Amino acid sequence: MKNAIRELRQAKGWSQADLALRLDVSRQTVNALERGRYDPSLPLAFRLAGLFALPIEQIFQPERGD
Amino acid sequence: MKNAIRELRQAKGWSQADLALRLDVSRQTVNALERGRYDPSLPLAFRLAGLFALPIEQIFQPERGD
DNA sequence: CGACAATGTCAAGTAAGCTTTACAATCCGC
DNA sequence: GCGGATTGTAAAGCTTACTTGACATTGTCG
Repeated sequence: MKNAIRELRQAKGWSQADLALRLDVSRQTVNALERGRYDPSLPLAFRLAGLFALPIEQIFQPERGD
Repeated sequence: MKNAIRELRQAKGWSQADLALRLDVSRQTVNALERGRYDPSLPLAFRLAGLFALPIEQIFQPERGD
């Protein structure tokens, strides 16, 4: 699962810690998501979508075979 | 997190086992999702959206406070 | 009623998502 | 080059998302 979190975050001029605060997760979680270490839970995906005012499908793209 | 899985599944005339097969998860997982015992992973949410040809936001609705 | 499909549920196990703490590496402005 | 902010990473631990296997309950239809 690919995602555009880093790009969206940087477009807002936020640090990972800033984003973490707004999402109510740890900074390490934001870092792990951006680096693709794992996928967010569905509720967290919704929070991201809400924050960036984008549909989930526009932030996350299932990789082929998924 | 509320979801419309049961309604969508029944509209297709599928049993929980049928849907489980198509999603590549166990029947118990489909049952648990329909009964709201937990939320699906993001990849599984994408598979559901693909199957029913609907955006994720139309299948899942974050409850107030989420 | 009896059989069989569909659904609900429990227990025990594994894997994934997330936390805290802590420290190393990088980047930048002074 | 130093200091502070940002990012990367690791370990240990907890919770949630799944699994298989088994069994109880609830249809429904001859």
